[in-house]
Amino acid sequence: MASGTGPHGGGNARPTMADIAKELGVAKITVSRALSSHSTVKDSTRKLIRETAERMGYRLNVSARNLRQQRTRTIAVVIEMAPSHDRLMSEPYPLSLLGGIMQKLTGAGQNMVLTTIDLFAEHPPSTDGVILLGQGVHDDAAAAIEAMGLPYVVWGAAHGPPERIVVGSDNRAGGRLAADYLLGRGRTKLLFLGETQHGEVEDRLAGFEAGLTGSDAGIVNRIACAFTAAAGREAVSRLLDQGRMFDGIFAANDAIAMGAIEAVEAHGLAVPADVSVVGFDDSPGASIFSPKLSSIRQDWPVGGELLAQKVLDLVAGHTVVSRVMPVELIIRES
Amino acid sequence: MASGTGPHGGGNARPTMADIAKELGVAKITVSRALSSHSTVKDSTRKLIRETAERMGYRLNVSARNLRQQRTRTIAVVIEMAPSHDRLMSEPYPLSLLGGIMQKLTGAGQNMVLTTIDLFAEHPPSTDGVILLGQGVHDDAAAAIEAMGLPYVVWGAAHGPPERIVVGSDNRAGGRLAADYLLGRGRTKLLFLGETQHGEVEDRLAGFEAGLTGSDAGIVNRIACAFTAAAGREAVSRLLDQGRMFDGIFAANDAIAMGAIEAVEAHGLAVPADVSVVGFDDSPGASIFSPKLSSIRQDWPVGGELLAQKVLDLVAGHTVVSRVMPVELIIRES
DNA sequence: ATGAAAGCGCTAACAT
DNA sequence: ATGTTAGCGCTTTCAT
Repeated sequence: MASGTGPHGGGNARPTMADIAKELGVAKITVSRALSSHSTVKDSTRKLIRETAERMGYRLNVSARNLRQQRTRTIAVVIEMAPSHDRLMSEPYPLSLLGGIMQKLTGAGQNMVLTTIDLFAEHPPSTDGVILLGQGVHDDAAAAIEAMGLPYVVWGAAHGPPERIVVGSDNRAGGRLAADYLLGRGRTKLLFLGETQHGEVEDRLAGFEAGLTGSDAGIVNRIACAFTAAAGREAVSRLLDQGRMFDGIFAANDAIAMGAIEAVEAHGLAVPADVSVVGFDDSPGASIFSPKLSSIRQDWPVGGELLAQKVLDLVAGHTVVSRVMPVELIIRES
Repeated sequence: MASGTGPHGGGNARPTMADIAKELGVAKITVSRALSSHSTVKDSTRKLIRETAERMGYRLNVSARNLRQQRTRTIAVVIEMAPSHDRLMSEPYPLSLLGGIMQKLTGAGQNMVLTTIDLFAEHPPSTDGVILLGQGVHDDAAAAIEAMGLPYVVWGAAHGPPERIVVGSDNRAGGRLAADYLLGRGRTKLLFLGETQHGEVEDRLAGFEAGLTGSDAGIVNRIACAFTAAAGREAVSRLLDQGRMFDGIFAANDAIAMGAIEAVEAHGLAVPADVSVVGFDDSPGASIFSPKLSSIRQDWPVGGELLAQKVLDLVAGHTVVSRVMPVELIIRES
């Protein structure tokens, strides 16, 4: 290992701007200016300095610059816990949300540090702002971030203090669309599957209920249920074992919906013949599941871009407002 | 906006250790020691300093500490491009690989900055080491990282210089397992779908070919094909339109396999009755696709943990070796 | 167009 | 158990 210029560092200490300056007999500030193409530096000196820096293997010390400039060009993305394999596609927030954030940040020359709420509190990275994905039960996470005094924005439901900047989908409208879908199929005994401690799910249920008022349909059961296929399967299985009947299901996400469908079929019922099911997110699996899943689509990439844009605006000192994004009913077979 | 303690900072400049020290009439090094629970500080002073820091709203300036300590407790994870929505589950590398990395880094108190190769080169973040996901065509990415002189490890195939630390699955063995699977079903006219410019795919094909030698089966077509369902669908569709026949497919990942199956069925053939198909990755969609997809499983989370552990070991100056991880054939319906 | 001085906020090293 | 000094590497400010 570490033979010559292996995968490790060079071995010798890195040269600094002072080293380059000494080598060339100029002031280190001139080196700084030449390398950052900042001020008026004679073309010939700039060229000379750049070549010398290259030859000596110079690398900018980012920590030093960050300290001097009092900014880091870095935004923290805080998730509530590490994504794990058994949560299908890492629900509730998929990679495409991260992708949207990343695309916008990258385009603005900003780095993105991905961290959990615990790590962020314990070993805070150096960042100019924070994007928080999900506000946690009882607002814990948002409160913790708020306490750090950094500009921040949140993905989720707008249940917090009004000055908090939130980007999220119109979950109430999504719930209403789900109600329309099931009502349109003549379903009357409905099941809601989802954890309403989760603000977004709470809104979905509220919209769902609102969409049912005035109809002859009603919710026969509300089951708290994690964002996984296993949880959906188990919840529905238990109900059917107890002889409870229903003919429509609104699941808080697609994974739950898939699990629910499996349980329904395992009990000898058919989807959509006996039970109609609508999920949420229109995740990649929805269109390849059998039956193809009807779902409420959220536009994750755009949501991510909005989050990134807004936190950058906050960092720049601009005025920023919250944003509710439209959702869309995708009708398939279920 | 910015009214009182809104989502923005406090307003006034942040207090520093010097401010706390002045307030209490102690030296700032004592404040430093008290807050980092480092050296021997009297319990009463520690308590006093902590309370004062809390009261004054003190936050550690991480850039300053990073500069002073010459380390950042941060590892960069470099991906070749931003994840996008049309690449199903963001192939070729899924979130669960990131999850494994994150879990290990988080546990070690390290932050993780996620970046693309371009951004990393243009605005290097301050990091102690690098995890590179994929080596890029012609090793471009690995070479760029190498030039930065930071400790780094790579996910992928071990096709680079021998001193490079690589963690990856045993793609050759995976290819052999795929051959076994198709041979065991009596298939003889085989199709390979995948981009062999990609080192891992190259190994999968090599193993596949090795597994076929001595049998009466052979590869009738090798189609270069991106890691998407659309690419798989199009490739197979074109072949069938041309009247080319085959009875077995090995696809470089599951998305390709699903697209291929859709094309096969669209042409009036059945899977697995007429054509057997085996994919790679055992991605979450494989088990919900219809027919359920047989696939070669990689253990992404463990791979991620290994990558993180190895880069941390490198940073710590320890000796580190490459690692090839076993793969497993998951037999389902296809 | 270039330079000199100063200092960002923190902690290692060496006192006391 | 606490303090003094110095300096990490860079860029801002004010000369020249």
